[in-house]
Amino acid sequence: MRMSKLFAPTLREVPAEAEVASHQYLLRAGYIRKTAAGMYSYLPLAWRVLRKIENIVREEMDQAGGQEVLLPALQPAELWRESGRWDVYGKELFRLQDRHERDFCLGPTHEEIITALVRKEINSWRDLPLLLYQIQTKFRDEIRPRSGLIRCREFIMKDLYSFDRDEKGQSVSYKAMYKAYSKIFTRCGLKFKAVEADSGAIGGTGSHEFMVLAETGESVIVYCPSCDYAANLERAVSTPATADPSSKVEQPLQKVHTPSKYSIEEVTGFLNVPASKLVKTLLYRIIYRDREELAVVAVRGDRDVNEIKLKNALQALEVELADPITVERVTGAPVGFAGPVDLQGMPILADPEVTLINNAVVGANQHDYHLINVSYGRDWTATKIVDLKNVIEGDPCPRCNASLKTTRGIEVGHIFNLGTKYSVALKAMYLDENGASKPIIMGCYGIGIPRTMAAAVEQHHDRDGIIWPVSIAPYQVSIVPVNYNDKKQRLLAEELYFMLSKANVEVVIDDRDERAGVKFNDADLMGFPLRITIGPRSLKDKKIEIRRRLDGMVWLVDKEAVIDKIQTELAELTQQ
RNA sequence: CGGGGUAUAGCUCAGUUUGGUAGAGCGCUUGCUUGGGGUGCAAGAGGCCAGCGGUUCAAAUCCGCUUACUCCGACCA
Repeated sequence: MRMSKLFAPTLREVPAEAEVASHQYLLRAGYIRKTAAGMYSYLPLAWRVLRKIENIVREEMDQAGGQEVLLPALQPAELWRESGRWDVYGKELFRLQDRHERDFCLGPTHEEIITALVRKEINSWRDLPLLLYQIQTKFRDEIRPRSGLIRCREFIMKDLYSFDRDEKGQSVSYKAMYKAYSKIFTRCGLKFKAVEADSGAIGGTGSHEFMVLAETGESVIVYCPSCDYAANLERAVSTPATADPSSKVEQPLQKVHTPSKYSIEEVTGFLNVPASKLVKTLLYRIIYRDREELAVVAVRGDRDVNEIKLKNALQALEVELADPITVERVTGAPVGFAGPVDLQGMPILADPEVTLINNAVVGANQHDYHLINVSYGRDWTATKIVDLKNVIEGDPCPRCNASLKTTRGIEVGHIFNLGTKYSVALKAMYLDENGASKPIIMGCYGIGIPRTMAAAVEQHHDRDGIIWPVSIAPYQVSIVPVNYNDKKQRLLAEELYFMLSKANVEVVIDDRDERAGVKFNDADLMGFPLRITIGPRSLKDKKIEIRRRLDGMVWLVDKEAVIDKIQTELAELTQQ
């Protein structure tokens, strides 16, 4: 490719809209342009990167037994009504109507379509397992698109769906995908972690998210430094405490005046007790498909409720904190003075930790009063005791009790056992060896392609721009003649361009009438792994100068050795 | 959904407080110059000041509404 022809308009300044590194550099280096919030146009360089990622994905999917298909992006509402998701999916689903006012949606995912396809064609256990995948554009009306390519409303995704006879077969498919995903992200040059993820109300053998480690990631990951335990925050647990280490002597319940002490900090400061002695009592609105109710949630004062855990514990559609008026109506006190003692008429969910506190402090359900020396069992009991808290750094690992750590990540892949949720709803059945009709066991396995590209930039950049892993670089080498108008430089540059192209090295030549500095900066910004510089310096010694983007390492080699050296270095970089 | 911010040239931004008919840097065009990390000089082109409606002799500027973009929060008692 000739830089004089390449459609990659670079920007000298950081566009005001870009916050994170991947967004800034992809814009500045001329890879992407925004069309609207959460919608991007991919320019030639980005498209090359995306296709490379796609091809790695494709190879590994094929390797794992997948077959590629292409499915409609525009989907009829009937199928979504059949699966029940037309009503459940909510605002995130892009809905539209055709000229006859029939309902459609733009597919955010393809379970319905593929299950409907498979149910018609698969009848026998002999047809299973079946692994089908597609790489195509999906649509989600995200609450808040953000961080450039990381959270978009329109994005390319690979989804593979597995169809198996039974749990055992499903587990084989799942493991094959787990392995394929590990290979894919390794090949893309990414540092990642597979973490246990929340599998929601569906249950099943589980779910893993593949997280590219990056400070700008949206998800918090909990992991153990000494064993292989890793989970996202919604899923992470720690070894439950068995007892309150403090004094066990049970004191009589007592009401104390705590004027205007609303927050945990105010109460702990006023009563001079640690936050771990408090029971944080929260009133939640629990929304089910057909009804709504209130529930009391209790965690230790130094803990936070994880609403996903709460939602799962109650099998609810949605949970949200009750508004202050409701709190006052139900507890009889303003927000800040709620407590589980004598709070009736609704379920009380308690995290196991709160039941262990000796002589706890709780709100008295009365303005400006708290209760002290509260004892679980004696003074109150929970309807349900269940893990509801966010794990924090330092909690003991549930497997080996080492101190857990947290970090952030970008979720680039998610694998999921669907069980029979869709096959039952959409009647995708098969006949087993005994002639019995059974629902197919399904799994789905997604990878966000543009997000993977963005994650790679988050992980591989410096002040000057992107530093692509070789496997996904749009071009591997750029040739920069310091002065293209100089005949000697031009001829040599063109010769090398020809030689490398012929040797199947993906190469760009900067044939623009620009200053050396401009070309160097553009090459650095765009992130090509290697650069060949041609100028009077190296020409004088009849050597070719090869520079590594990663660290600025420079080699001077003979012309005859260039291809060899380039290939060696590319291989070397790929290894790392 | 709630809250904040922003909207002026292709990009980054001044100008708005105190109304008087539009600016800088970069980019772009042309010519010369220079040629190893965004060269220097000169001459140009380029704006319905997001949109709509008010106030006024006069609005980028004041007031109201709308739209778009962006950040924060998704309420932790």
